[in-house]
Amino acid sequence: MVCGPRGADQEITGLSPTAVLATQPLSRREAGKAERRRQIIQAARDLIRETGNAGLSMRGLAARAGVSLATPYNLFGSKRAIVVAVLQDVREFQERFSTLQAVDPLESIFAALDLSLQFYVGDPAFYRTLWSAVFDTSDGVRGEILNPKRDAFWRGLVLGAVRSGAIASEVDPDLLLRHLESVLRSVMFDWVVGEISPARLGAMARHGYALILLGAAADDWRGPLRARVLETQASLAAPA
Amino acid sequence: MVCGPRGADQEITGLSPTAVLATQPLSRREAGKAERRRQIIQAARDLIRETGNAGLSMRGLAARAGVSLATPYNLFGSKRAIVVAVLQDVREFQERFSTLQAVDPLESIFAALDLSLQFYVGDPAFYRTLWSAVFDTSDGVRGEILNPKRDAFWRGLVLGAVRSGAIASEVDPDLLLRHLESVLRSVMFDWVVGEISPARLGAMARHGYALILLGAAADDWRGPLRARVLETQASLAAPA
DNA sequence: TGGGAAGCTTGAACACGTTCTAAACTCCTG
DNA sequence: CAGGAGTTTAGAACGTGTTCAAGCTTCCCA
Repeated sequence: MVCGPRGADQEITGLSPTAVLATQPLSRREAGKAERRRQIIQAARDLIRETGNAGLSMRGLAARAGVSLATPYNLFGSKRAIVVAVLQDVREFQERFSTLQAVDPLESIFAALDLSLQFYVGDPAFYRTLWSAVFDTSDGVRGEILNPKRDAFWRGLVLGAVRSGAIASEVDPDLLLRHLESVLRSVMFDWVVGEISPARLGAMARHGYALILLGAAADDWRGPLRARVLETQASLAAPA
Repeated sequence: MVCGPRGADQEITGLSPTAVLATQPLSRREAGKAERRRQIIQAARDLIRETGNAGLSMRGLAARAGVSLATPYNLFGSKRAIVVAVLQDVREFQERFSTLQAVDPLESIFAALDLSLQFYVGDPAFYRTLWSAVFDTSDGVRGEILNPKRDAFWRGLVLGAVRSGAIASEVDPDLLLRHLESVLRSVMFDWVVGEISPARLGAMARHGYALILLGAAADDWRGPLRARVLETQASLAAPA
């Protein structure tokens, strides 16, 4: 059996600290706990930024956060849970994404993809560590790995494409979304293990998105998608 | 820097022991080494089969293989490299796959997919451990994770589909293959972390394959593929 | 056929994630 | 304010993957 934190607060495990703070009265004891949680996440983020995953030891983290070694285990349960908490706490996406507006519903999917990838490769040391945690299979800390708001955003994009008639109505949008995500995951995995350059990463992801969307597209929209497949294919052909 | 084994035999690292044995003269020292390598892989396979990854400790493995703790590190470099070696050593695929022959080139791709999945879910304790190693990002042991023969087999299937005209000639077969593999990887990942039942696993993979192939298909072949997409979609609709 | 040199094995050791115990501390309740 | 419940703390300890210095075995060349 995989165990969560040992305290009495399992129900809020994994929520970002601000979300906890937002939920009202919060006895003084709980407030102290939330504060410690915040310190730990903060220290973890700093350590990852400075040294990557290699420099993130539980002893060092505890020292940096000003708590004892056992405390992070009481509050989060495991090292991985802490990294996941850091991942969930990244909410800059929301702001960036809110500014993107495209007339073409398919265009906005590709724009969001580009934005995401720019985000990740723009801070490699940081996001390599975070994505490594995503691919970690060692324990059962999985629920809500990716920001729920972020998921909702993507789902909105796909549903928009369906509504606009770009995607055939017979295709299940959630399955389509899932396959798109699997392309992203796959590409990010290659990036994490260093098997793909940032340049190819973008082209590869776009190619996969275009191919899957082409499979799901309504007839009228197949032309531009096919063009996009060929275009990304060409950009991938140059460097062997 | 990630280091491989420290000995002078980096060039044969990762090759299966039988492949090493096949390369002739083999001084007495090399023979002993190959023998030890074989014993270690054998012991690892047995331990994984008996207890899963949890029971596979380096000390236990060394004891079982009748060598000292440091020896596996000298011969393989890391624990992960040993699991990868076990993975490469599984060559039953070849035999099973050689028996599959379908007239329809797309049909044979789906048949191969089913065969693969049956293989994995048929021995969950074993293959969950092995696939976990595939998703492990902790070190740089990556080259040729999957059996090269297996890759060649899949590539042959895709190229066959292209030659037969089922796949549009403008689509790059290698990119197509890669996206198909990313669907498989993604689905296997969900299986490893326990987020998908064996039943849904197959349907999900087929759906992804069908969608991608539909995107890449020549016009004449889009009908049956679209039917397959809808069919797998229906089978996924039942259990929420 | 010896002797030097390489390479391998070995047991000890390190750093890590994680858990445990007991003591100290902090907060809530009456 | 007193008591008691709930948490953090320090410290030690366990098992893990991995590495190191030292000794032993095997090879190769004179």
